[in-house]
Amino acid sequence: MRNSDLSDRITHQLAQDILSGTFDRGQHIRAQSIADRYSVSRTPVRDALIALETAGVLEHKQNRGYFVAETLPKQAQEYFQANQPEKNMEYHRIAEDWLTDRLPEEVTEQLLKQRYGLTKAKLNELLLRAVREGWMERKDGYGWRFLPVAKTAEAFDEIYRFRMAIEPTAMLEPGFEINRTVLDDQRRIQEHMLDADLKDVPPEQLLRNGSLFHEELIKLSNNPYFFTALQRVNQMRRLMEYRAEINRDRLVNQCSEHLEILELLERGEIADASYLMRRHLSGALKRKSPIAWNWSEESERDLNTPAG
Amino acid sequence: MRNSDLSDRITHQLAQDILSGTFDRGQHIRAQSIADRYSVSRTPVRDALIALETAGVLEHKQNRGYFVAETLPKQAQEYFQANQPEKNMEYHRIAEDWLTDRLPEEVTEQLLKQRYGLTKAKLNELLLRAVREGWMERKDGYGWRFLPVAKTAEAFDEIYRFRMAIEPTAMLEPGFEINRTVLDDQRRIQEHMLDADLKDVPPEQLLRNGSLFHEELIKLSNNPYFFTALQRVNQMRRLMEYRAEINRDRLVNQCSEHLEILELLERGEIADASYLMRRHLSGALKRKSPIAWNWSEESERDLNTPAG
DNA sequence: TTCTGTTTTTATAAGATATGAAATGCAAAA
DNA sequence: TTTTGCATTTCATATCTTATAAAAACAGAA
Repeated sequence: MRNSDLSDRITHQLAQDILSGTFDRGQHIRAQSIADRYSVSRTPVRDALIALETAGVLEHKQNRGYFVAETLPKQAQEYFQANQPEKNMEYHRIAEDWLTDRLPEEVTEQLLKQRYGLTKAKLNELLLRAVREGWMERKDGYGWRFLPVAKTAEAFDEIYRFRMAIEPTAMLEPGFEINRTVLDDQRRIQEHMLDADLKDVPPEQLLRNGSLFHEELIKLSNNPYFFTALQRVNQMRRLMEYRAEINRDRLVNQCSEHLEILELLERGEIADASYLMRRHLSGALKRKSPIAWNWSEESERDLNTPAG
Repeated sequence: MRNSDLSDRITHQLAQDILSGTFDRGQHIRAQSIADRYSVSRTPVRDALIALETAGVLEHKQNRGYFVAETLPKQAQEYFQANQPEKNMEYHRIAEDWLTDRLPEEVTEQLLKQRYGLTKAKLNELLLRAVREGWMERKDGYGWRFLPVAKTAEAFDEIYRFRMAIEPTAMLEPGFEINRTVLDDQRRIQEHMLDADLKDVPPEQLLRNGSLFHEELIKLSNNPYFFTALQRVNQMRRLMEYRAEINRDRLVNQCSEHLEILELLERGEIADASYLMRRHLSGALKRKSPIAWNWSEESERDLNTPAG
């Protein structure tokens, strides 16, 4: 059995899917169906299946394939939660180094390769992502340039004002269509966050759920340009929030607002939902966001009224 | 003297700058200042200077450098207009092949390299751009996926509705600031288009001027997220319009509307300008765009009322 | 000093080969 | 039939070398 990045990722994703009950106990897991699900070939899926058998999540029957174990091992849940394959560690390290001015504005590929111990291909992948997410660009000659975005507290406001322009409007798109499944999923997630002891949920998860909520809703507009625009600024935002601390009280408030929006949508009151979305975003803009900055004294003071 | 892609591009750009009167006759062109202007080193600039001396645009004095020629050669203007170094021919070919279904939805790098005769590095650069412009993505395993955007007439509408959400709003941003220079430049360009015999202006230029107008205006908002979002959809739109024909009558109408918007801005009536911008875009959405599609019978019928 | 002209150094591109990983084809089992 | 398990093919990365382009350093002219 091999153990590539890809099969590792599939292992974990599949584990999550199984442990969260997407498949029934004892159900036959067909290799091809999993391959289709993640749009890869059966080869890395196979490796993942073997890994999951070793972990006791699956059972193997010769020439019949893999089946969900009747009794899932107790520790599996935590194991797969904790050991998420941190893809692109270096990506975040570079982003952070740039945000904290530990990298000059212009760098050569050479420098990055050496400093972060990257191969050509890894570096390419990383630069590709940074370009896509809008904070790096190729210079005309040699070298790359970091773009001066998302470094300041001001950028945070700019992103929120941009979101105020697109998110409520997206709901009024002619193609907007309410999808019960999506709404139900999101309600479940938001309610879970309110119920659970927030201390137990890792902060990345909390942030991811927040972005997910907004992205899933904007998708309902069926206008992909709204969706990709939001995705883009969210990725940018996440670069900043990577270092941020979360104010749990405000998060609770945020979740309840999300639930209110969902409720309106479920009742088909789209215009009201759009309006509430605008208010929701404007609230976050007015320093009520659950995120506290900690990379510079100034911006922290700037963004936070004393905790209350 | 060498002749790289980069020095060619600088040669042409510098030629344009000189011929359009950015520099005075006889003015000393300092190598470093040009290098700074294009943020490259003096090496490719030097090659460009030599090329421009050969072309008769510059004059060289030993140990003193290059100077704008007192009499610019007559044919230079046309020469540099016509011989724009078409960067990334292959990029447009691939885009076009995808838009016309001559490429499958998923491709390997191998396929692209062979079919378009690309080296690894060229391909990388190209994919980087396609990812940035939002119409390709890397698959998890091997291969790349074309995204189903901008292929249909519907996509055109979606882009316009997205622009209606951001462009008028951007004008109402707190950071919005009127910049006379920008407004004057744009007015000159738009008036020039109205004055000139439109048959003489290459269609790419016309389209570029249109995008430029909107992008320069949205920049005034001083919120980079609005600007990059517009840039992104414009790039997407250009992929489509690359194959389109232009309706000159509608273009005239479009230019006058642009001028009206500029006028309002010059008078500081921003709210009115914002409103007019919304109407302007909504007009384009209602099949009054100066662009006619010609890649499929259906979409052409769909988008065009009979020419009148 | 400032800027040019030239040299030196460094950075990326290109091409070849070896290796490893993913996709695909196919026989055999269910 | 469908699906597995394995074999084969294809694709892409890693690494090295050479070539070439760009950046940086520097001497000397203005």
